[in-house]
Amino acid sequence: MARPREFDETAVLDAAAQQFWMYGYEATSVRDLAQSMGITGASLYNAFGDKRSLFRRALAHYVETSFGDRVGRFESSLPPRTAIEAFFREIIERSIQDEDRKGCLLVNSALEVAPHDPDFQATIAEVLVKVEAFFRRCVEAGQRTGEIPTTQSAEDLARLLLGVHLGIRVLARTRPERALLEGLARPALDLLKPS
Amino acid sequence: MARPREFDETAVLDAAAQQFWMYGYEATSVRDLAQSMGITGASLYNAFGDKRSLFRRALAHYVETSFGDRVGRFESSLPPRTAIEAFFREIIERSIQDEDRKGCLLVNSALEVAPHDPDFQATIAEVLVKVEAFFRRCVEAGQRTGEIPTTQSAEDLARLLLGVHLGIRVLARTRPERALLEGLARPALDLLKPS
DNA sequence: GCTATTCTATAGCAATTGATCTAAAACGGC
DNA sequence: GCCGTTTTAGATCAATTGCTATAGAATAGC
Repeated sequence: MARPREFDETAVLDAAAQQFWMYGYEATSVRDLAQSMGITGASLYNAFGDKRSLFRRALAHYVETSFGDRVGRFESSLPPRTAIEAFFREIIERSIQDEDRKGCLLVNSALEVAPHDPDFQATIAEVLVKVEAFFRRCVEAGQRTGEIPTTQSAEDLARLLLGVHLGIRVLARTRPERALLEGLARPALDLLKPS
Repeated sequence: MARPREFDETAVLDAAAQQFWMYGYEATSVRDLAQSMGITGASLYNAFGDKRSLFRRALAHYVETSFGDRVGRFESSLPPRTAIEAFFREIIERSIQDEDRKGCLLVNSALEVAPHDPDFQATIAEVLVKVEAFFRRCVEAGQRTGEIPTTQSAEDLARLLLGVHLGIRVLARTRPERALLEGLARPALDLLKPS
């Protein structure tokens, strides 16, 4: 029918997410985006509508390839408690190696975008519920097999792990010190071990 | 010598902090600031230099009246573990009652401003160290009197509490639900009780 | 009352913002 | 090869950004 698009949508979404991730929503200009995506402003607006819509797409893309992928890799192939430990180990490792201190786009957005935008608020809250649900499934499975104690409810333990996870993401942007992040996670992870 | 200033510096800093707190650094314009502070743009620049310097002052003012005040009230008058519990109770209570979901200006700034600005990075990291130190003093005091178990080191427990605190601040901006925030803190606080 | 100094107010600066318009280029179906 | 559609590219829009210049108002010291 007509001229086909010249760019790969996944690739340009990746580039857009990278920009938003690095500088935040407000501080990223449409020109920055277009340049890093390798397309012109007109093409950007043509393909994605406006800056907000592009951000929505980029965030969804990020969540899928970041959190979704991680859960997929760990939950199916590791014992529950090990999956949780692997989850935290990977996040801490990446946080320390990330020289740009970008943190996590989802967490960054939860603070910068969500509070002012009911639409993003719902979207981001949904993902955080999914993170919590992942922890909860692991804890419940571990409690059933007996490798995680039942002293605390699975509900509260999942909430704690969610909170510790968010805390790590915040600290990683200002104090990405291995001893700090690992020391932070240690007491929480020890809570999952049989006494 | 000359004409004296017509505004109260503390009052206008309060107003400025409120704006930055509500909308973040980037999304707050100098005009917004001037209007909410009740002064003109020229006066603002005359008195505070530029937007960045004003933000620095407003943030320092916020930390002093917010975190500093809280620590002062609790640490001197309460037993160590009770002080920690009171600290979390107050933060959770304020988070739930805050209809604007402003969260904490320091934490917001740790994600929005610190990563791109070495100067703020150092300042904010310093405050986070002070929060950690407050928790650590409490834990160590509690461990000496025996009201807090020594199963985990005071160092790690303080780190955990710092992380849980930051996690609450993040969650409060997107999911300010009492059951979630209290459930998050519960296992961490229980870790401080003698078994 | 005068002067020197510092405040305030208005207007305006250049630069950047998100977004659009026009026109040329590229493709698929016939 | 041609037509209709959709992509591109570059220029440009009005609005807003952080900031400043200029002028007038108010005060303390003499």
